[in-house]
Amino acid sequence: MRIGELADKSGVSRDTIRFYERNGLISSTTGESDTNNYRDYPDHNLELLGFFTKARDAGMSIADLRDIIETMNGSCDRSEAAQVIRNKIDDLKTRADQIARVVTFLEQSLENR
Amino acid sequence: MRIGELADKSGVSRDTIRFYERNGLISSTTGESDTNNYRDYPDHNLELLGFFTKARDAGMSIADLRDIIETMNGSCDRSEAAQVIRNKIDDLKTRADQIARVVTFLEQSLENR
DNA sequence: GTAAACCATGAACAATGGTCTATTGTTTTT
DNA sequence: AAAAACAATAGACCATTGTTCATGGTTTAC
Repeated sequence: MRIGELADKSGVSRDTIRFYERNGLISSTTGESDTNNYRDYPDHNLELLGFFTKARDAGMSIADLRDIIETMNGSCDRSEAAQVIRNKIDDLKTRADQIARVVTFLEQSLENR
Repeated sequence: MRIGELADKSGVSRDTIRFYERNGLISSTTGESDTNNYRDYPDHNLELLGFFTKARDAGMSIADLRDIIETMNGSCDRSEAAQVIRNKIDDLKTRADQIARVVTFLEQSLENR
């Protein structure tokens, strides 16, 4: 799949896809053509971009995502990779708790007005 | 209270406090001295800064906070102000849901490895 | 009364996460 | 074969959220 198709299907712009690739979140194979150097993306990148979008919405940084991707790919030591992910999960849960506290605070401010 | 004391007590740096003030999140009264123009902060700013810190941690933007503060202060129409806050609450809940989904996804990726 | 600590302002700088533009080359469509 | 659509790269640009710096004035402590 070329970048335009991936962009259309994923809802992530070409520029952003290239930006993600520069930052190590996804990788393309060099297409089989000799006359161009168009990127070629295997299908699973679609799923990956979907995850990135959700994760970015949840407040994860590019660096967080790169950590996850790198440990999943490299995965020399899979228990170490699992730990990286568990840490990210903990961060997310902490953030969710924080949100809950702020929601409570705002709800109280509505009641006490 | 002068800015240094507020910074110490709140854990928010002087520079950040001035930045927040420039951006309409807090306001100081001009001190009573004739010889200086030091800012003076009523005590409630301490609570306010605590809220901002939590809210920023929860992923709210400066603009979000400014919306809240402005509608709370201006509050010409209090039902309108309440609506602004309810919208922010909804945004936060949406974000919390998003986090929960990403956590689930990551937890599954740990199980299926 | 002098040094140290504090405060003010404005501007520059920095990191993050993109987005846009210019230029050039390749496909695809007509 | 010409036009339209797509792709690549490099670099400029943008908003957001601060932080740092330079300069200069004010307070406080010794």
